[in-house]
Amino acid sequence: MYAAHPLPTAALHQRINDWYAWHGRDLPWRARDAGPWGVYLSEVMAQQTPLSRVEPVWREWLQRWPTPAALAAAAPGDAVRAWGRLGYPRRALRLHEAATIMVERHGGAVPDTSEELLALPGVGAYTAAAVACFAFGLPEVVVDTNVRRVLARLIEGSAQSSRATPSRAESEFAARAMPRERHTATVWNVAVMELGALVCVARGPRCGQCPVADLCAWNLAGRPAYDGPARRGQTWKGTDRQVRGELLRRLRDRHHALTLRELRDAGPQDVQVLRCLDSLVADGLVEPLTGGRFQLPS
DNA sequence: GAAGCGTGGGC
DNA sequence: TGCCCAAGCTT
Repeated sequence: MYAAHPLPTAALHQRINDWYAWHGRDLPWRARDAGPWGVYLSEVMAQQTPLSRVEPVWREWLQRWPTPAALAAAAPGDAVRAWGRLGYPRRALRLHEAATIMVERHGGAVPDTSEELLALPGVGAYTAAAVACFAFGLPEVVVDTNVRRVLARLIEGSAQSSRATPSRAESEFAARAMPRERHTATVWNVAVMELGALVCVARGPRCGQCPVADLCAWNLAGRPAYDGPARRGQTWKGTDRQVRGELLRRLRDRHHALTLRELRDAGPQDVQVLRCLDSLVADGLVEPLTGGRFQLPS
């Protein structure tokens, strides 16, 4: 994949970066005063979560816990509760763990290299690169779902939007596709993401507004439909996922420990509710108390 | 590499 | 209405 395709030229870099200068959103974590901690929080919250839902929670967290030390001093259950309905609540727990590590090993600061960032819980290749780039101005290779889709269409001419982890070929191509100059490269990272988020969207791309539509291999090929293997949709109704969500919702909404009797209606079958409760305890999202009661971790 | 992990909006 | 999708990570 990508091997036979030409790299973006400096002119193409310029067009996308210029488009971003005009059309990029003023997201709060893009403000100069957001700081590395603000950027870090935003990147974790945005994992698999629409930004419109992230923004209010991000403001709340930053006001309540303006530094890693402030979050580390809180109970993990407070983080889980303040996470609200963002989804994947293990992220809240990992943010709390990461804040603790920042205090213990990094002087209370967000580490400023992708290697150290990658070592934090809940931080993978994307988040490490994004924080290094957006918080510290390092020209890391940022590859998220938007970047993958834009490059696949623009360069390769394919409609593929696989949900798997980026392949080695994709990451290597993304690296070669970046501008060489450092500042241009850091803008490019956010600009391509933004293009994917606003124009080159998964369904119903707005090619009429795209600054590089005339160069886009996919557009020039007539925007062929995806023809790869079918992607497996996530099942939801009746899954452990749903029941875990219902259990946590109950524990978030009530500010005291709950009994099994109060939790059993989280799912249709007691055996499933118990299994999910066990898995939540194993994940550290729920704390069992004596007397068969449960609460968010203290 | 695949599967599991939340939640809700849009088409 | 149901399905797809959203700044992924971990096991």
